[in-house]
Amino acid sequence: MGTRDQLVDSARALLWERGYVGTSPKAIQQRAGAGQGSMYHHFAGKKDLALAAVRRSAEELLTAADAQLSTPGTAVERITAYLRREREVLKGCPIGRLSQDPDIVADPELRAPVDETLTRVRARLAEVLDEGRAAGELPAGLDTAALATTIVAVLQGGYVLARAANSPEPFDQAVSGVLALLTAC
Amino acid sequence: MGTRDQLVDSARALLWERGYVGTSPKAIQQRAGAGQGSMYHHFAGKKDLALAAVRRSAEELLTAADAQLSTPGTAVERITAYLRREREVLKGCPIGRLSQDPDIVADPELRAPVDETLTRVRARLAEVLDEGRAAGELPAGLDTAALATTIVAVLQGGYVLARAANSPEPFDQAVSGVLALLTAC
DNA sequence: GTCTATACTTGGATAGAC
DNA sequence: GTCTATCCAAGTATAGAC
Repeated sequence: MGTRDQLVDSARALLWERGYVGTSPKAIQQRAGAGQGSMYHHFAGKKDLALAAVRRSAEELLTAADAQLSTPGTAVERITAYLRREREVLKGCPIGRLSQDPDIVADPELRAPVDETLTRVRARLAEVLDEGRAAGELPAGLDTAALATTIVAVLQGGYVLARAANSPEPFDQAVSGVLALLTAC
Repeated sequence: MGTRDQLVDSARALLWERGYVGTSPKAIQQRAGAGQGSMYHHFAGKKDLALAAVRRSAEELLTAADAQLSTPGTAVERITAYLRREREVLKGCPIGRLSQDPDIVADPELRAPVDETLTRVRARLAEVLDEGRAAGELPAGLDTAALATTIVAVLQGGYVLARAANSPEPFDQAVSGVLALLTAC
């Protein structure tokens, strides 16, 4: 792996752990084992490197979501698999957490990949719900777009509650609660 | 209002806008119109002032939640009022957003008021759901604790999605989705 | 109680040698 | 491509005058 990739990986890890305002170029370099000159050779600055890192994390997130959602099974089964899959709950969502960062939301270029990623997950979930509705598995009158957004919100909010509690328990409870409603409807 | 209170208010506003790592003592002082010496006279340092600010915001949040939840009406009506009440969606939750701050979650003293506040909101919501279940308004088998956590997660996640999208729309959609499930069950 | 001066560290970046 | 030197602003706090 080249130095450039090591810098991106280091930035990804630090953005996940500490967010954008909490991450310094120096910290990224040290974690990557690279010097000042190396980083500023490959990237124009902190923002440029962060963009590369966020885009990479966004790709991985979408791939991971698709792994559960494009599996064989009913809509509810696939969504259950997605919600229940192994997660590093206490670390939070590497993409969603960036939406709490003032410098990310204030900059359209930095916010764009975050927005796009979450929008795509919502759209993919809505597709799955549409399939379930078409199959008669879910009620005909169901607002699938709204429910898809609710499901993503439960995940993102579950991370928030788990980090606040320093325990994965609220995350699991939030997921259980929405699944109970979903299977009852 | 005394200088001390102005410092607390200034810190509250900045913690809401920029989080803990993104807020400097200097910025707090300037916004409060106070000097260095004034702040360090009233507070031991950044953390001490942040604690006072977070505790104050936590109080207000719990009071505001109770305003909707302790109103007359059925359980579902009260929860609907709580979810639909006017909010500064794009600013996010002044308490929940702190759970994304690395220096907050790493410090038990700073994390405690955040944790306690969200735990209390969940507990209050569970009480309301319990009342609805006892009144026959909600199914007997309902896991009210789980559903209460789901509802708070929808709010917190709704903020995340809205800030990412720079639009309140996903927040409103997430709320609609969970209310549709709730009223259908 | 509040102000100014001072101190030391870190953040973020540029310049130029190799 | 990478390293070291250098730069200037900001972060966080202490000291002492008023």
